[in-house]
Amino acid sequence: MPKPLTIHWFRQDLRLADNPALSAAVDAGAVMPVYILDDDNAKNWKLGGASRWWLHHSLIALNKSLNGQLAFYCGDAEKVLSELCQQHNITAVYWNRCYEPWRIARDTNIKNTLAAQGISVNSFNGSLLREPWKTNKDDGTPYKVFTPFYRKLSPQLSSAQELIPVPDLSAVQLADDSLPLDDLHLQPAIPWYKTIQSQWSPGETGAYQTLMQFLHNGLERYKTGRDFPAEESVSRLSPYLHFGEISARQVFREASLLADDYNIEHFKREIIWREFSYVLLFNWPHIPERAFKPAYDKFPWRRDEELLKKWQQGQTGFPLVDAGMRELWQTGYMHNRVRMLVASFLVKNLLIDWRCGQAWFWDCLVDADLASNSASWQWVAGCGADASPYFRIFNPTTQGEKFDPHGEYTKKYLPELSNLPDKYLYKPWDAPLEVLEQAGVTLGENYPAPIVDLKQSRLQALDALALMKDQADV
DNA sequence: TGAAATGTTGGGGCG
DNA sequence: ACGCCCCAACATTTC
Repeated sequence: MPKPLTIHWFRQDLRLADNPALSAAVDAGAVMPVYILDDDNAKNWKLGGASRWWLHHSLIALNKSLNGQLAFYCGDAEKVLSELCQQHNITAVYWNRCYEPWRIARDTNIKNTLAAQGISVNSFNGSLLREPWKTNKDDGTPYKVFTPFYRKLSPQLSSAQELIPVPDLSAVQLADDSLPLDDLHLQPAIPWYKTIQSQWSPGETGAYQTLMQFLHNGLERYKTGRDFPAEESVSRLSPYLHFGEISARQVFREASLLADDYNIEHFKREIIWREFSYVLLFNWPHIPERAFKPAYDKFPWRRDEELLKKWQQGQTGFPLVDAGMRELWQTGYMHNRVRMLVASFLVKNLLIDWRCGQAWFWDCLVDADLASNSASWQWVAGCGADASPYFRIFNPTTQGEKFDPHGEYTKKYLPELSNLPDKYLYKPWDAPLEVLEQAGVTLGENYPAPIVDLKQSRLQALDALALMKDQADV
């Protein structure tokens, strides 16, 4: 008797190794692997431009490792799957769980619909170290503060889990009505991604290479080095993790195999921040849209398209902010230290709604992830769970002098400042005219004059935020 | 995973 | 020798 035909629905698990749903599907029968671009259900959170570019190449890589047997579809996933099942006499569908609110809602519906058709639906955890509903406090409520969450979870994860090997893919089948990948229109018409392209290799192979490169180079001084954007001490695994080209379990296990030290400990801590973000999104599914602390939703954010645009384009006149924003635009990525700075600047110095920043990141980041992006923006803005206090305002000058003292990072993205001496790099407005002249910098011409006064905007933010807090308390 | 304001200490110049 | 001032360096507090 021939094995029954099953579907593995690839979503944010674009890999073959350590893929529990795929392996289970292979065990159960001959597998048809499918990918569905479901913009219909994503509403406000359709994939951004940079993510689409990444996905396009990730799907090419995955299809290649499946010998071209991956089928592509567009549209409402429920409709696509339902039709596929009927056409091909599918008996079972497999997937790894996603946690975005719209996906949870959609997948619940799909499960019910398929079950009503007599099809078994099997979902797995392919993405997180722990399911978010299994990490609650002893009193049954979810953690809202990272440190206790970390203390609870970390010891439970210390014994490295066994990984699932790549399954036998000899019985994989291509669905006959697959669209060509190009029909998903993931590649933009205007090739703005040229510079992004040179930086990354999407796909499972690239993911593992990135991990190994990091474990054997960057990790040895991770804890301190991770704060210096010019250093290559961060993992750059975020886009691979987001698309599931590598699993958090794989990352955690490989790190655990190394001799334990404070660098590895700290790296694992960051992986657990990712888990924490998912806990927040799972339990407070409104965090992409509204503040965790409701008082912030009444804050009179400034609506100023002009200022927002200058921030987006890296034309604020604050070199480290501008370098970060241009890194984002050119590479689809930004170093974490600089993300905190540009976010603090947008929210606290420009007093622009954190959701504007969140949306820009969503569109520009190759690692755009609903949980991490929302939780992190709310953290910086001060309106999140376990958030940064409202009075913590980064100073772009001080941050530059501390974390990129010789401008190796900053000047890479701001070549027009390449001849400015260290002393004035982060405050060109204070530089004597002859220094500027000698460096070939004319403020307001080839580099912007600062768009706000740091001191005054800081005080204004402190006032306004303190007032909001008062009114919330009353 | 902040920065500025304020407080404290101690060395050196100077009358 | 001493008090005084200045200020850097560091610590603490406040936003």
